[in-house]
Parts: sequence; structure tokens; C-alpha cells
Amino acid sequence: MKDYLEAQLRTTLRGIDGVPDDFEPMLEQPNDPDHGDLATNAAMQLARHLRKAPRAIAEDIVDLLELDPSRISEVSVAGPGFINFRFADRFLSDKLGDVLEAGRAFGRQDRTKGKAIVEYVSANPTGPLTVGHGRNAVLGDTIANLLDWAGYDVTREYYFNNAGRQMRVLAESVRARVEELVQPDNPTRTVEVADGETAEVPASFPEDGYLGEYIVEIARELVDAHGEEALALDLDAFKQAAQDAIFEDIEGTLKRLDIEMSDYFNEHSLYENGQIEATLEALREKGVVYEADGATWFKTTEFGKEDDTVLVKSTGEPTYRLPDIAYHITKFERDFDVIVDVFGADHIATYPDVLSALEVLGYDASRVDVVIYQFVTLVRGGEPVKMSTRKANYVTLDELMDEVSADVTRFFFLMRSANTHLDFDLDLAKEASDKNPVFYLQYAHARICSILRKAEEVGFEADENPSLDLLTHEAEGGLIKTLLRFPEEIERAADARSPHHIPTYLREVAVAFTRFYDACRIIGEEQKLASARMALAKATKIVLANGLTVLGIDAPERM
RNA sequence: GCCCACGUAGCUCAGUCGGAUAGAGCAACGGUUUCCUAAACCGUAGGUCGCAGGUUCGAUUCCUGCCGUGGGUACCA
Repeated sequence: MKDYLEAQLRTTLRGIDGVPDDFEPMLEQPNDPDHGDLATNAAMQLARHLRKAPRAIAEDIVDLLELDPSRISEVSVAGPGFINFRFADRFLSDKLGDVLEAGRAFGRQDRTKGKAIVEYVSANPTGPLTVGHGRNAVLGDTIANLLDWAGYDVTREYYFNNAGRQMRVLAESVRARVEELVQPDNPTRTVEVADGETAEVPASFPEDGYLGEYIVEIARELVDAHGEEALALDLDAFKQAAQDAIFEDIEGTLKRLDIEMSDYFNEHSLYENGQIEATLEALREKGVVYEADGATWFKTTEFGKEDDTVLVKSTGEPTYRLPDIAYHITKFERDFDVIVDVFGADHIATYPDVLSALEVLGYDASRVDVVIYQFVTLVRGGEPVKMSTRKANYVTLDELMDEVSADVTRFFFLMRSANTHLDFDLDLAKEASDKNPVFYLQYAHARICSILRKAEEVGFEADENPSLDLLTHEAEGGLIKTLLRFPEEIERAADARSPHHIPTYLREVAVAFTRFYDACRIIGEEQKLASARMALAKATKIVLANGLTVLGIDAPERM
């Protein structure tokens, strides 16, 4: 409908002198339903160009506009110069039939938009996923779902680094725990675990070692498998054992969230195939790289930064920025039209360097969208929980899901815009009865299922081709209009890479449905009306189920 | 210091490619149930859209400055 009106408006405007060729009329839904179903402010925007009063322009447009009365029942000029359109009931009921026909595909577009890659999670295998990773994972996965529905061929990629200092410290941590098991009488030392809390660790435990209990478990498995010989294993064996165990754990956690990556991209492969070196050379040729103090620098000051940035340390080891650039080049080489990165706010200073480098090397950096999400503060008993992966004091994503379920976890991460801080109140989410919006949505879906069951019970059979034009009650019209917005909402959320629009929208659907449910009976009404209303209930079920599917949340048959 | 977000109802947050009377949930207050799930619905109350300027026919939305909160500012990731 929006497309139809846009096209008609454009045609009309082209016939008016003085309208710029590139003028695109905008249509939006007025806040107040009394103002119609769609409105355009085109006349006001044109006032400048045409040097005429907006209302007069609006009158002219309305006079010239040719509209199909079976689609638009009413056009009016209002306020300072808005043109308001009202949909014909007939049109709405026709469209409702389309919803039923499309079913689980309603809101999904044909796969014609090209290839998209969404990089998310990307946690190095040093420990279990935490709540912070959870926000990343759920955001990324839902953005990927949205792009999928919006018509992209989507790759979901997890980028990780299993080389370097972090992993060395991890391996040493495991080794120390093995030593502790095999030689319990060795000297120990005291380390701080959390504010004011301490623990005893073997003297060989590395500085900044990983203190989580999972390290002890990995050590125990090694001792179970190798006995005392475990201590004699080389560091790579400890590293491998830790990495295997931790990745298995991470994949298990992601699976609980219904997340399955397309692939895992190992940073190390960029070294093996020479892309790190090639990237550095390419940058050097562009003259944005120089040597100083034994290190290799990237002239980020040329791109508005205060300082230059080290790409290769004086030790000869690249900082993570260089492989990041090389990695992003692979995304271009793999021909992705849309490239989305999901990063925590702590990466906010690093991605501009990557984009600058891509730009210098001739890639269209505007294809890269970086979604930055702010940190999650877990609140337990009214107190914020401080978290650190290295110290043992954190709440894992698994623990969170144990407490509040995967559905609630996903929903809470998705209901807020990514760039606001998220206070995740565990007590509230757990209590989660009437306060929890996810239940409200699921309940609306379950209630429709209940109606369907009831219909079967009492032997009600809806007409094959229900007369949808019987749906003239205010609550029915409101619900239909809300349902029909679903495809636009998906597209808008996908374009903006903003999943949180969907929970907001689905709540509107649930509210509109519950209002309808409250005002209109289905079973027991006269056959034709009952059939039409049953069709409306089914259409609502489709939209709720599809929307929840995009969010990765279950749509239960009963609650 | 500099960079990036954010600041909207008592609380948690939508809305912001400039538009008509700024919305929702929770909390508060009042009402509704012979009926397909009351995990509901209806109503009332609640606001200098952080502050001050600027651009505009029109600013919560764009620009500048200030204040506040968070994050970043490593030859760590």
C-alpha cells in the first residue's frame, strides 16, 4: 500500500511545475489514527521550492492525484499541510487474505538483495561466554535473521584468535592447575579473586592467569587421561586441551540460545596464507605506514586520530589491528554486499582504524556497518555484579539461562536499543510473571492456539473462503492494520540493524489482538462472522509466530 | 585533555532521515468477569523531552557550547 501511494504521489508530483526531479515523497503512519492510515508531509517540504503555502500545495496535489477508490477511501488535507489517506476496508480485508496465504513466509522477502555477512560473538576461547557475550550473540544472531528475512543471503561468522599472549596465559593456567592436582604439596601464593576476596594458587600460576573453576576441570580431565604424566605435556597440549574444552562449552551455550554459526574464522589462517604480510605491504605502498622505534606504525593521524597506531610491535608481532584489517579485506574479497560487525563498546576506538585502512586500500568502507552495543550490568539483589573473565567473579551466559530461560534471555537483550546500557535485573527477569513482556507476547500466541483447540472441541468449522469484509469492528480494523505492517517493520529493523523495533512492534500486535479478543467473540457467533474472525485470529498467530521466530524465541501452543 | 555513546513520566525504556495534542510497560488510583486462558481489558493521574543558544514556516529530533552518566584513549585483546 505504501508502495502504491508512493508511486501515485511521485507521478502526480512530476506533473507539477517546480518540483525537483529527485524529490521523494515520504509516507508515514500518523500518531493519531483519526488522521488516517498514512500521511505525507510532501506539501510542507515543497513549500520552500514552490514558494507557496503548504496547504495550497496540498490542495493542488489532492486535485491531481488519481487513486483507486477500492484501495483508498478518503484523502484529506489537514493541519499545516499534511495529506492524509485512509485505506478502504475492502483493501484491508484483501490484504488479510494475503497474510493467510503467505503463512510462515509472511514478511519474508525474496532472496534478491545480495550477500550479507554478520560477524558476532567472536570471543576468544579463553573461558565460558559471559552475559556481555550474550548481548553480542543475541544481537548479531537477530540482525542476521532480520537480513535473512529482508532478502539477503546471510553468512554468520565467528572470528577468533587462538594464538598470542592470551592463549599462552590460558595454557599456563591449566598447567599450574595440573601441577596442583599432581603435586599438591608444592608452594602456593595468594591472589585476589574479586574485590577483597582472595584464593590460593600454585606458585607457578601465571600473573593475570585465568582463575575460573573451568580451568581446574580441564586440568582434572588431563590428569584423568594421562595421570601424573600430564604435567610433562608441553604447553601446546595444554593449550589445545583448553581450547577444545572451551569451544565445546561455547558451542553448547550458543546452541541453547538457538544460535548456529555458518563458520568459525581463525585469525591464524591469515598468517598462514600470507594475507597479514600482503595487507601490510599494500598499506606501505599507499604511504600510510612507517617504521619508528623498532615498530611499524599506521598514520592514523591522517584520518583524524590524535596519535598514530602501532601495527607491528618491536617484537615483530602484529597488534590485533593488522589482522583485523586483513580479515575485513577477506569480507570484501568474498563479495559481501553488506558487512555487519557486532562489537562491544570497548572496541569503539579500534574500528575507525580498520575502516580507514580499507578506504585507503580502495574498498568501499561504507558497506561496513558496525553495531556497537553498550555494556550489560547484571543486577542481583539490587547490587550490580562486577564481572571479569580472568578473575572468577562473573556470571556465565549458561547460568543466566539456567535462571531465566533462553527465551527471556534473548528477549531482554533485544528489547532495548543496542546503544543504551542494559541493566539486566536478574530478580525481575526470574520473577517474570506479569511484568515480563515476553510472556505477554507468548501468551497472546498461546491464547490463539487455545481458541483453535476449542473450535475443534466444539466442532466449529470455519468457511473455506471467509468474508473478510465482515471485519468492520474498530478492534478488528486496528488489529488488521497492525498485522499488515509486519513486512515493513522487518525491513525497517533490518535496514537499521536494529532488532529492538521488533519487540516493540510485536507488543503492539499483542495489544491489538487482546483488545480484539476482549471485544469480539469468535466461537458462538454467526457462522460467517465467526469464520472471518477465526481467519483474523489465524493471521495474528502467523505474525506473532513469524516475529518471534525472527527474534529466536519460542511461540508456545499453550502456557 | 581528547574521542564515542547516552540523558524523554516516580522507575525501565520507545519515539528522533525535522512535522499535527511526545508514547508504552511497571509502580499509583478507579472500574470491568454468567463468555474461546483475568498471565486480560477499560479509565484516571503523571512531562521545562539535561541546560543555554542557533538554523527553520516548524526542533525532543539537526548544529554549537555547557552539565551529568558510561565507555574508550597501550608496542593488551
